[in-house]
Amino acid sequence: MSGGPTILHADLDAFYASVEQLLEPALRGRPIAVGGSARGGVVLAASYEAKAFGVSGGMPGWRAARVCPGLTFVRGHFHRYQELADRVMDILGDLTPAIQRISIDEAFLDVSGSLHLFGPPAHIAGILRARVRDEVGLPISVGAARTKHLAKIASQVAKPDGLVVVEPEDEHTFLEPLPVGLMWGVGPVAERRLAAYGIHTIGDLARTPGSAVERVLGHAVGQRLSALALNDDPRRVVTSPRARSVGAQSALGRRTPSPGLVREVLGHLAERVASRLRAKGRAGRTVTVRVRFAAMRSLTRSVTLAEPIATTLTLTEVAERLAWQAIAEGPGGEISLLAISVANLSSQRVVQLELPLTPEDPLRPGSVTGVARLAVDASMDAARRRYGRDSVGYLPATLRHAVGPPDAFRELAEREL
DNA sequence: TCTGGGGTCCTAGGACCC
DNA sequence: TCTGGGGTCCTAGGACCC
Repeated sequence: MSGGPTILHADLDAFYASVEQLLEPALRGRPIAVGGSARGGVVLAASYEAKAFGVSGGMPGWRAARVCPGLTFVRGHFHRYQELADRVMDILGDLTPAIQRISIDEAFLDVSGSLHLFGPPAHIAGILRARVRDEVGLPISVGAARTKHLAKIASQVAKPDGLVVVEPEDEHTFLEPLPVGLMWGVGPVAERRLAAYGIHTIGDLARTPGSAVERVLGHAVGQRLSALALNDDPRRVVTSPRARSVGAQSALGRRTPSPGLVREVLGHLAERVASRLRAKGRAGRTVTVRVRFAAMRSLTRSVTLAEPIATTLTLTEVAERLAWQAIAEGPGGEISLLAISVANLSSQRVVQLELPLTPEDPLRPGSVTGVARLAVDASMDAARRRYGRDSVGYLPATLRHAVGPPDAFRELAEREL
């Protein structure tokens, strides 16, 4: 281990929006929003010109149009995002093999083993930024420091299109005046709670006894944040672990929960989730369904099965039972979202799924029903591989394209199983 | 004019076991 | 007789991140 700022955090600036401006020069220098429209939907990403007006990701389109009158809404080129981000990651991989990709557009790098090849961290960061700009055409900000937490904060401070290197002797002065909201793990709720105690900066937090912070934020969060504020961050750069859950959800607008609607939507979601599981040879025991009602109030219901499942129809049936439980116990009225998640994952060889156990129970993966269902799934998976994801499915064609953002966007957010 | 979709981790109570 | 304590799993909810 080196004592220098050998951890880099590289973060593409306003990634989706920057890609759109790269692809369409007429959009450069202008406030744009990817996704949504002035009439509805949500903004997925905003260019820096739009952010200057207060537009941000997750904001409803109508509000974005109001705060930024000159805003241009563009449809996303979702397949290009993955391709361009992968090219950036390849460049990072040329600088060190020790990369931890956090999401489509950001990654940690440990360059301690690359110093003899490329020079000091600041120089490596310079190479990184220049290559991404020259070879891909995108702006990327980099923070370099001795720990991941510091590097991540440094990259946020460096934005847009900048580089901040925190030398070990400057760490305290660097952290002291920054707002607590910049820390990883401090969201709106924690920020508000801390503010109520007069804690606004990371320096304030560092001066507050750990026991007091734990009382305000709870044991785990308080302990972690206290340590980070005191600049104690032992985390290493590691290759990303396997996913612990797989899920899918669909916003519905406002719909009366009829049996037909619930079955159709859950069938669609179950198919997305189960086919991803099967593609990776995984299965899960715990099924969770979330139902959102009016006013964003939601209920979850879950069940843990005796055996892991990865079959579309079985998952649909389990999810239906849970959804009706939640609907029955909810506030009544219309529903606005359905979600399925499968956790407690294990690796599942197909041959195990086909072992006959108790033929009468379709929840048993090896049952006669289970084998038949697995065969149906296998042929659907094959057709999908050949003809594309939308070529076959349980969902009626009338509903398939009616709700939500394009599937290409969903795929971007999927984690490696 | 009303809010997307993919995840991780923590807490707290209860069941159950030894 | 009237009661300990630890560990693990399950369920529901919630904060947070990209």
